[in-house]
Amino acid sequence: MQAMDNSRNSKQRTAILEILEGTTSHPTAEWVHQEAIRSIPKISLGTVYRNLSKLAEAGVIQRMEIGDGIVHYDYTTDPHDHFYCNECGRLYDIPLAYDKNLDKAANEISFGKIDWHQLIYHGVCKACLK
Amino acid sequence: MQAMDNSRNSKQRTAILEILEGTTSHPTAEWVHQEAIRSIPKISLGTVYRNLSKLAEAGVIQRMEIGDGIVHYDYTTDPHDHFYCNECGRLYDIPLAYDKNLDKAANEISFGKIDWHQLIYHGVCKACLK
DNA sequence: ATCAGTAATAGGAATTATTACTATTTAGTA
DNA sequence: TACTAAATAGTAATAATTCCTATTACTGAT
Repeated sequence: MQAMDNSRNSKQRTAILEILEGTTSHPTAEWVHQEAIRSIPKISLGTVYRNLSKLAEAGVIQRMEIGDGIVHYDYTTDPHDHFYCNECGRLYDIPLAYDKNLDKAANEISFGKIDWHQLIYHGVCKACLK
Repeated sequence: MQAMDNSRNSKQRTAILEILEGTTSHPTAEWVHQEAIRSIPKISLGTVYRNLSKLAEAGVIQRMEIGDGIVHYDYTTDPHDHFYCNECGRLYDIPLAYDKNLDKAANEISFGKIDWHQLIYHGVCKACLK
């Protein structure tokens, strides 16, 4: 687990980060809060929001809007693509390599300085197809 | 302008669609409402929200969340990629061809049925670089 | 043209996600 | 162990969006 510099490490922040680290789903603040309550019953929702924001700003986790109107968070070191099922609303990591060539190609048309891209596939997942 | 089937075409809905058609920006409901007021002073914000939702559901326009916490809409016939400037928050259409091969490749790993993808490049736009 | 039925609207209330505020607690340091 | 800034809990406030209801306006069949 990667901690933040220039800040204290409260047990709340540690717990939040561990929760994110321990799931492959892309949880919302609400979900993280529910999980966190199990180990720290009095942890407040505001604390969860504040920490998720700070951790995202520090680059330790990633903030993402996927289309359902709620902010999701993802614990990642590497960039990767996602698959959103518009039947059940689940968001999956997708085992496809992040393609740096896309960024390179996009930079060549000189619209500005492109750092990275976000690629979300949309469709219906296996579980929902049956 | 492409209208909706199976529904009436009120002057409000027509105006909203024309506004979207007449801009290359990717407006929010609030912005569309401000514009619409110029021709229909008493148009309500709720009407704008309702119509934008319906039009998006019907596939006439596209609903998009780009990362700023507000829903944006885009009048498009063709799918295309976007460029988000995280300095000024502007969202640009980017002159790169939509790559159907990405969908094809993604379908091959059989995670489900993938219909399309959303590709947003992130960086700093030309205007903000200076 | 008139009428009935239904879709859409205006206006405002309600909901949901998120942020801000404040008194109190706590982690890190000397 | 005591100090101090950072973090927290709890709650109030805000912002975006949806819901509700009475009214209006199409539509199409008589």
